[in-house]
Order: sequence, then C-alpha cells, then structure tokens
Amino acid sequence: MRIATFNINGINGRIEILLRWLAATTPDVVCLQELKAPQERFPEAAISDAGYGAVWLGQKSWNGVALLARGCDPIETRRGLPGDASDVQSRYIEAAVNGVLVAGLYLPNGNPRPGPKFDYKMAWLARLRDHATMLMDSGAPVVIAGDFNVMPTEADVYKPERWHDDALFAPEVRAAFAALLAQGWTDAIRHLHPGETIYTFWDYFRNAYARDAGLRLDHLLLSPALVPRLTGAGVDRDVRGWDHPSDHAPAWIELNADGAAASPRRKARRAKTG
DNA sequence: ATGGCATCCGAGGGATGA
Repeated sequence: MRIATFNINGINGRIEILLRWLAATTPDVVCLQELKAPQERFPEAAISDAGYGAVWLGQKSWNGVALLARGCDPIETRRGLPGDASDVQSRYIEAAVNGVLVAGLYLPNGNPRPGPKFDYKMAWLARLRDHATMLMDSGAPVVIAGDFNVMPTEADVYKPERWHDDALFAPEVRAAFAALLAQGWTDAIRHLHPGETIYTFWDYFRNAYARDAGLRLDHLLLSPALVPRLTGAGVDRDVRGWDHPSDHAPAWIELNADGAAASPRRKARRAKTG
C-alpha cells in the first residue's frame, strides 16, 4: 500500500501534472494540499476517470486539501482541525482507507515572523498536537501526512544558516515539531534514510531545483502500529523537473499488508522452517 | 541583503507563498 503526499500548488492549473503522476506511480492513497480552488471547482470527474475516489475541503484562492483513494471512496472521519471554531482556513481532512486512518494537512507558512501569521502557525501546531494525542491514544493505525511547512533539522535545509529566523525553521517551530514526534510518531522518510540529503521543495527562483537548493517540508508520520509495516519511503524528485511543475515534489511511503508484517522472530522462524 | 517566480482572482495589479 503506497501512501503519498503532494502539494500540487493549484489543482486546476496543474491537473495534467497530477494525472501524469498518478498514472506513473499508482499510489493507493494521496494527500493533496494547496488546491487553491473553491469546493465546487474540485476536478472530481477527471480524478474519478483516473480511478480515484476523493474527499476534499476547498477554499477560494488559497489552501484546500484532499484525500484520494485508488479504486474506492475514502471514508471521511473529520474535516477541519478541531480546537478553534473561528478558523475558516481549509487545512485538514481525515479519512479511513483500507484499515488505515489518514490525516492530510497543510500547515500554515507563518511568515513573516514575528507577526499574526506566525502566531496562527504556532496556535495551529498546538491544536495539531492536541488532536494527534487523541489519534495516538486511539491505538488505530494512523498516518499524518502533508505539507508541514517545517524543516525538522539542519539536515533538511540546503543552507541552514540562512533560515534560522524564518517561520519554517525557527527554534520554536522545530521544537513544536519535535514535541509532536515525541508523542510516538515516526518520521517515515527520515527513519528509513537517516543521514541522507532529502528535499521535497525547491523554490521557483534562482534555478533552485537545478542547484538542488531545496527544503524538506513534506512529511509522513506513522503511529507505532504502522512502523513494522514500513517497507519503503521516498520522494518522486523528477516530478519537480516536469514542464510547468509544482514547487513541491510528491513524497511517499510503502506499507506491507496488514498481518504480513515480518517481526524479527517470525522472519527467523520462517527462515529456519523454509 | 535583496529579488527572483508562480498561483489565484478577475480584468489591473494585489495578496500570498517559502
């Protein structure tokens, strides 16, 4: 089971990119961010024709998130992050697909720092931690995936010294992300590829992609039940080099089937008997 | 240190992004 996250940067302007990538990689679940389309302008027919059911939360001009599932309809469990009834920005949607609860999010950028946008980001992170506690305590197999707008460590930035005061990398933002992980979530890509330079975003400016001046902003966090099922993780980096691309590339994980997880003991037993 | 590019809306640039 492949679960991917992709900040599409305008789903109608970029529908050809999305369809080409779906056909090329056939992910089972997709979290999309930055639809930049109102609810009624989501390209439901094109996505259905590609073989995907979808739930989405649109917004005029900005934000917007969706969950796609190959060959079935996601069972929506929540739209909008709880904790602030006055928050009108479309940044969170959650659904069950094939026994996995998938939370798709688009965290606020937060620049400039300091300022009201940064305060909103910090408040959103606090609400996410509260809700993630509930998800963790449920014991369900959960993936929280999306554009977190946070580089977790210095290894996730092409030139960390230039980003220390930025809302994507400031100490209190990284601390909030670390506190989220400390609940027991696993950063799947970093877990399988420690010490590797991995980016998911390259600015449109200054030839950033060709220079590999990137940031790792898009993450997939696993609840403990899913870690033994994790068999692969990566970034579809080449998508950033296609014509008319998003400034983000898709990131993905691969999970083996529920019940097929090979614990060391079972693996050893199988090796002895087989 | 700055500006570079791209989205959307809507009809001209303005807001936003990272």
